[in-house]
Amino acid sequence: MFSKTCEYAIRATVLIAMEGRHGRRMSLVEIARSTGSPQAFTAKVLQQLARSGILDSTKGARGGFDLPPAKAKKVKLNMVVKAIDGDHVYKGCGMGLPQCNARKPCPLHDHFQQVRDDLRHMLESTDVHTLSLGLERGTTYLKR
Amino acid sequence: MFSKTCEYAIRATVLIAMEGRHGRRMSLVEIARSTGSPQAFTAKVLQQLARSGILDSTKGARGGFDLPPAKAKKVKLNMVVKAIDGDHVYKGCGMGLPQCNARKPCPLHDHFQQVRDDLRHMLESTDVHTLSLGLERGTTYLKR
DNA sequence: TGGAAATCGGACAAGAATGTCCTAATATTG
DNA sequence: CAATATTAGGACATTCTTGTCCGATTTCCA
Repeated sequence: MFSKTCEYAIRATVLIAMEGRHGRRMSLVEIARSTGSPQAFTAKVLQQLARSGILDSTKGARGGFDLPPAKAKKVKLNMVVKAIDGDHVYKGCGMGLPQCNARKPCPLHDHFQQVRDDLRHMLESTDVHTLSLGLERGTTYLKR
Repeated sequence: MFSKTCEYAIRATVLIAMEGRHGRRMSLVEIARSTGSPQAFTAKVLQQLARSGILDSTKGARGGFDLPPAKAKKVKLNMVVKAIDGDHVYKGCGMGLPQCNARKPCPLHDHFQQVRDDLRHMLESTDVHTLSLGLERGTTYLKR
């Protein structure tokens, strides 16, 4: 569904949001460890998220990544997905046609419509702050 | 959503089903041309589908691939997807956790549930024969 | 003010997905 | 039976994704 890179991005963002609730900032090392993601690669992903304005990053000693609650409430999943994978997932054609729309639909177009709309709606209405709550309560998990 | 390979597979299968309605068999060359897919690669995809029992293939001159209507009605999209991509799309975890289930869910698990169920249901209830009808009527298309 | 701790970013490496090419096998047809 | 048309399948090539490494830069702190 999403690229592996995007999965790392989502995991990291939710985790950082959880720490952000306590005003804490996380280092790359902690993030990679807690999400079970390869460190160097995660660094790239975090950079992308920071450049996209989704995360705040601070360089230098005691630096790291953070996402304060106020901001986390405004960061919807679709922003993360879009920053990494683009919006192809919930906009592109299920059969891969470059131009597929209501006027010239692929055979799957109508059947896919609802699924895609559902997905898009879910991604647009789910914010990172909400997702971080379960993590904190211990009712959801980031590593197997 | 699906791999490119899987997209080719779906396109080809629907096309072949359309021809199958007239008792016709299609050659690789025709299939690749009509779906706008690379020929040699499409050959591999068709082989996979034939080996999976989704298509019937005939070797030799006047050979090709075919899918008679009776069979096309029984071939659901999920079979094609499963044969090529596996069932990861509508079974795997949205955040990529190897073990994610109701007992130990990822933060997205519940939010994803509905989308995945929708997708699974759509794939399981849509058969290739039905999809081929629109193509034949000219209300749906396989190439941009 | 210098060393340590951290992100940034570019270059490179490994692996997976996609795509091509060639030969073998098989069936049809003249 | 020979020539031709076609799928089967292995080996290889290319491109994209995923992943590593290293030096530069920035910031903190003793």
